[in-house]
Amino acid sequence: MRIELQTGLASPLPTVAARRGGVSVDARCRSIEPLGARVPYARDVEIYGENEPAEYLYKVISGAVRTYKVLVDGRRQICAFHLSGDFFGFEADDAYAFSAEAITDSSILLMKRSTVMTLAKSDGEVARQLLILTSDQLRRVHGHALLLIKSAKERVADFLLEMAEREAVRDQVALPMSRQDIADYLGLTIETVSRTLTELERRGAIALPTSRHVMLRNREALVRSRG
Amino acid sequence: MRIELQTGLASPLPTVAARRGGVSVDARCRSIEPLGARVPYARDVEIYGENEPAEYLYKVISGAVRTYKVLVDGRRQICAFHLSGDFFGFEADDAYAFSAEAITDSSILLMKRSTVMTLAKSDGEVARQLLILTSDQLRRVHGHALLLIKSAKERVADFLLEMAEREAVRDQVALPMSRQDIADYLGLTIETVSRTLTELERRGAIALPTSRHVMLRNREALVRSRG
DNA sequence: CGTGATCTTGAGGGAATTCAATGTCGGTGG
DNA sequence: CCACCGACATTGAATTCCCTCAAGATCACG
Repeated sequence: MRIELQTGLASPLPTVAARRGGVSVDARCRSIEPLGARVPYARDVEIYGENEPAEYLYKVISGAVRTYKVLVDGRRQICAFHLSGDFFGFEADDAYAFSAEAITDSSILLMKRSTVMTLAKSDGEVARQLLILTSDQLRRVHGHALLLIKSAKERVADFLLEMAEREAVRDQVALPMSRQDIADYLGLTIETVSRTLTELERRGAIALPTSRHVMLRNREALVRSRG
Repeated sequence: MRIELQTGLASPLPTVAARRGGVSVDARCRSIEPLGARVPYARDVEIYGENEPAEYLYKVISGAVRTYKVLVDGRRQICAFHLSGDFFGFEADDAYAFSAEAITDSSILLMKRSTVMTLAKSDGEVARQLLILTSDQLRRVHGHALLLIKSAKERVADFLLEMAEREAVRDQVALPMSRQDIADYLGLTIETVSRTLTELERRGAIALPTSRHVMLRNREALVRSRG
């Protein structure tokens, strides 16, 4: 895949960026975004593959992305879900440490890594923004690792609350990913995820109008289930 | 705890630093180390606590450190073991995201975070080194998360190989940490860790002259067990 | 309306945990 | 020096939670 970069294409879209300490990641990364070009990716299309040379840094403009690793025996571990406003591709050294795919049709901002890195060497501001973004990733992965030592109920509750925090509209959470994706993110099987969701619904913590739509009926109960 | 910082105390010790692409983390971080002061910590003494304001960045000069989180119900998740040459305390935003304790009597280099951060704003080189260190942490945590979806056998084998890679002397691995520490790192119980080690010994993959000393008898078998 | 993909539900089995007892090591004092 | 003590580690038996395998239900799409 070959991309011609155009400058000056910073995102005009309002994004639901994760916020920390009142400062959105968006606002803090103005100086690298204009280096990017938007590229559309269809559902399930690979954005990059594990071990490929890390040519770009990425930001989700719209849609959703999963990053994952596949073990030798075929098991897949989803490392993270990236939603509108999220950056990804930062795990790379020279090559990408895992693979990335669009979960739904998505618009992705691609920034040449070499350009950003060169810029970082002369411009401390850019280096600092990269540090902030990487630190954010680090915190998120820590959260994920913490999740993986919990019970199935706790993992699912935790996942729902995480998704709710990131993109809920009035207690309505739209899940862009399949049960298999969720299972691979939580280190569970799809059956266990399904059963646990049903159980949470039975207990009145959530409602499932459709399998991809969760209504939070009792956050209190979810928080208690989170462990 | 109050520390008077002295400058010019860079580590003269030869450290077993993790290497990536032939460049040791040590070599890449010369510009922040001289900002630190060495402080001794006795076994099991807390270095910092979760939610405390993040005053320092740290580097292990000698000894070993565990960083961990304790869940509401008392479960403890060890996020990482830090050995000679390792930096830690980078997960902090304004406050530390978890706690840190010395596993054995240790000598730790403390660098004022504010000093380093201020320096990073004017000195791109410092910002870049912080980025490199943070990226290293990120990769390590990813590895840890990947470990947590595996079976008990795979986790233990993986852990042994990781430790071997970091500090083995001719197939001899000295474990500074207890079985409970290992269990909390792997998301298992001490009984399961113990049983799994016994099983690996029975299969001839390792020998356990004492509980804290592991001899790698058959790396091949371990690598196969890693999954 | 059929067809395949996705999701849910059920029954049985297995891996890891829990609870409990025994064993081992290192340190301390007699 | 060695016997004792407490901490740490190992081993065993029973239980629990999650996985596997299998079938049925629901949804999206042609």
